[in-house]
Amino acid sequence: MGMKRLTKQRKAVLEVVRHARGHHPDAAWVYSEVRKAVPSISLGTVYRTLDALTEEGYLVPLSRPGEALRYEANLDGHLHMVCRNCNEFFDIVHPLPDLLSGVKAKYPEFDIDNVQVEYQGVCPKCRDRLERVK
Amino acid sequence: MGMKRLTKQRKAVLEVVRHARGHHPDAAWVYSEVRKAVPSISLGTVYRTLDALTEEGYLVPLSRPGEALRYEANLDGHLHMVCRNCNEFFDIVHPLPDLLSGVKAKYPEFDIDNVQVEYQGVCPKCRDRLERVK
DNA sequence: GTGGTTGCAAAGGCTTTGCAGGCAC
DNA sequence: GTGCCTGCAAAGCCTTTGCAACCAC
Repeated sequence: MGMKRLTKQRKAVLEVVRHARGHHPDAAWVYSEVRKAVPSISLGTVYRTLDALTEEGYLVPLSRPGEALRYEANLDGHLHMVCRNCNEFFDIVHPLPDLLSGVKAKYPEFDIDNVQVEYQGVCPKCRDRLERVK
Repeated sequence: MGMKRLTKQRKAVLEVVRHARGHHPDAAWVYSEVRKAVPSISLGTVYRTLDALTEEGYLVPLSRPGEALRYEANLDGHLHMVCRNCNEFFDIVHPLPDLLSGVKAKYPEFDIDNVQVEYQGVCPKCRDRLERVK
C-alpha cells in the first residue's frame, strides 16, 4: 500500500463530517452534502473515503441495530445518549470515573484499552410526541 | 395486534439463543442451530422471531459496524468486551459505579433510563496471533 | 510517468416483506 | 372457526467491488 493522496474528494468528505458536529451523519447524508462542493463525487467514493478516514483514526463509526452506519468527526471526551424511539445520537458532556483499571486488572488476558459509555432513553422531541399519544 | 402465540418455532428460537450463553449468535447461526430441532423453519421466521423476542424484552441486540446483528438472551448485570480484531463479544462481570444519577440530573430534558458500558481491546487469541506476525 | 483514486454500475450480504396456506387458541 | 404465524421467494437497503479512466505526486 502506497501513500495516501489528498484528493479534493477526500478533503471534502472530511470537511463535511467535521462541520456536522452533533449531527452524526450516515453515508447518504454525507453524499448529499458533499455533492454541493464536489458534484461529480460518487456514493462509492463516499463509502470508500469514510472507511479510509475511519481506518486513519479521523472518524469514529457509530452503529445501531437496523440502521445505516453513522460517523462522527471527533469525540474529545464526550459521550452519547441514544433515543430509543428515533435512534438519534445526542452528545453528552459529563466526567466519568475511572472504569478501566479495575477491569483491566481483573481480566489481564484481554488487552483492554478503551471503554465506551452510552446512555439510552427518550429524547425531548420524542417524549413530547409520545406524551401526546398517551 | 392480537395475542402472541407460542408456536414451536418461537419456543425453539428462544431455546437456542438461551443455550448459546457467551456465544452472542447472529440470525444465520440461530437458523442453522434451530433447524436441528425444527428442520422446516425458514430464515425469515428466524428473523421475525428474533425481532419479536427483542420487542418483548427477552433478547438484546448487539450491533457492530459492518457485522450482522447479534443477540443475547439475557444480561443479568454483565458487561461486554469487544475484540477490535475479530469483533467477538466476551462477557465481563464487574461491578460498576452509579453512572446514571449524575447525567440524569444534568440532562433532565432526556428521559435517560439506562447506561451501556462496553470495553474494547484485543482478545487473547487475536493478541497471540498478532504477536506472532510482529 | 506511476500508482493510488475515482465514477460507474453491478454485485454482495443482511434483513424485510407480500402472500397463501397452516396452526394455536 | 379466527386470525396470528409460517414457509417461500422476491424485494429492499446498505455497502462493497471490478474496471477503465483519471489525477496527485
